[in-house]
Amino acid sequence: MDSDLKYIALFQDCDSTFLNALEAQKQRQNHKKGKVLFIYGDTAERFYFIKSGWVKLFRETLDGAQAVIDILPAGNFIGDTAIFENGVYPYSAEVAESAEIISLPLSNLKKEIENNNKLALNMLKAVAGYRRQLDKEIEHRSIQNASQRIGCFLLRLADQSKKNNVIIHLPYDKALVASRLGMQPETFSRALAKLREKTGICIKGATIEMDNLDQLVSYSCSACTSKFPCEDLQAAE
Amino acid sequence: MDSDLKYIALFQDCDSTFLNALEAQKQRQNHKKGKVLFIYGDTAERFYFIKSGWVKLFRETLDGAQAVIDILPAGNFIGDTAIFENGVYPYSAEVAESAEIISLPLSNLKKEIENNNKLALNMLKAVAGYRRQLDKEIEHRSIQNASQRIGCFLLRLADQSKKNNVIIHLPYDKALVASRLGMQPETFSRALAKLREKTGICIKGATIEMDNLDQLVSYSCSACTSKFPCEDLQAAE
DNA sequence: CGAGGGTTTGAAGTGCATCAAATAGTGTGG
DNA sequence: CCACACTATTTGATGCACTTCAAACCCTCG
Repeated sequence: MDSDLKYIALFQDCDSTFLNALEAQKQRQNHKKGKVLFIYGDTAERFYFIKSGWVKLFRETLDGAQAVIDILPAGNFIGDTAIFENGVYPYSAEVAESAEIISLPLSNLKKEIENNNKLALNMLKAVAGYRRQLDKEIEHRSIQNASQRIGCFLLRLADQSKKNNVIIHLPYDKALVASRLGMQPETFSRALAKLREKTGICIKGATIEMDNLDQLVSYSCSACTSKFPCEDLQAAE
Repeated sequence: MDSDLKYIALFQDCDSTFLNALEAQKQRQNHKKGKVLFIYGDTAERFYFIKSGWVKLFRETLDGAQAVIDILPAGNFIGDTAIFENGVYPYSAEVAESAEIISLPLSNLKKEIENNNKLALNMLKAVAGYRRQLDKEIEHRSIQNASQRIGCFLLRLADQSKKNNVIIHLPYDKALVASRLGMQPETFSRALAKLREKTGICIKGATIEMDNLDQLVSYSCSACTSKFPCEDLQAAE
């Protein structure tokens, strides 16, 4: 089975009765860039799982300005929290980079979390993690400048196993990266050039070579409240 | 009983065994402005409930810059999500305006949510709401200017039952409001003056009279993705 | 009344946005 | 495989919003 629900972390502790019912209602689709999954304020019937690709979450003002909330990679759920929002999607979602999307009925999820405590806890853990990610985002936008935010973004793309000669590829358009980081495309372009001057990274189109991560870390992470491999908080001993 | 746990929304569906155990471990304290409840990264033994007053959540960089995450009023829990952060507080907390704080052991909560589905769901709902609040915050900071953010803040303070002659009192220092809104105190002062010019509000120290809410709404909410009484999302019919 | 913190005002600087135009990159049909 | 059209990205010039540093003012409270 190419997309078995039981391998998804959220459903780890669900029994087969639930999973089979869900499976029966599952839809799997390949979407190209630009495909709108749902619109802010729509009545939410289904929620989505990103199997591959990237999805942009955003909202728009009346005069067309767009606020990008996040751009999510594979492994994330979208629209699941509509359960707690009067059954209405709290943002719009659009495919940012060709994606394989699984859609599932919200009603099943809603019913199941009311009975399956393990599922509720898994979801609680996921939402708590997401909340933390967002409050970090607020922090970044208030104390890091444009170049530092880009550096931080690159560091998060680079899996921190290697220290040197890390090569990464921007996962989506530079203009989208810019909006993800809360800046204009022009600012992104200039700030990336500034980052190159400051840290010696090498930019070839969407490919970026980072010879010396330490330099990037000391430039970007100095204006941040957590130390470098910043993903997980460890208990102080 | 002056501070009965069973009247707190989160514990609505908890049985008395749990509540009594919790009650036995409860501590109630009156703290003055400036009192630090806990520090980012500390091992989390207890979580806190704000019975009255205001509490500032923040983190600091090595060079002393402070990122204010939020400033919470009565009715909120603090530090509860440390459960999902390896038992470590994900932010520091300091009393912003004299507060009555109840502290409770995290271990009890942790154990109980693993068995009590209703409690887990209540908590899930709260965290999901909080997440939504944060993503709105990101939106505000990216598309509203300083004056509009202040206007939005004032509107949220004013309970929207009345349309005219609303009088509010800033709940904490202007400098703190500024940091809550992601700006400098000087910018706050100037932006508030600009807001007065644009909307005809009347400012006397920390007291603000708003004769005509509509004017404030049309000034502030035009650069926002949700319509005015913006707290709750309603299902489209 | 005077000390000290909170708040406002002034002057100057900085970073990012904006508008406009040039350049690079990508896909298409001939 | 090349020329064209179209989009993505960069570069330039300028403006504005917010910050910064400094000083004045105000308010409260001993």
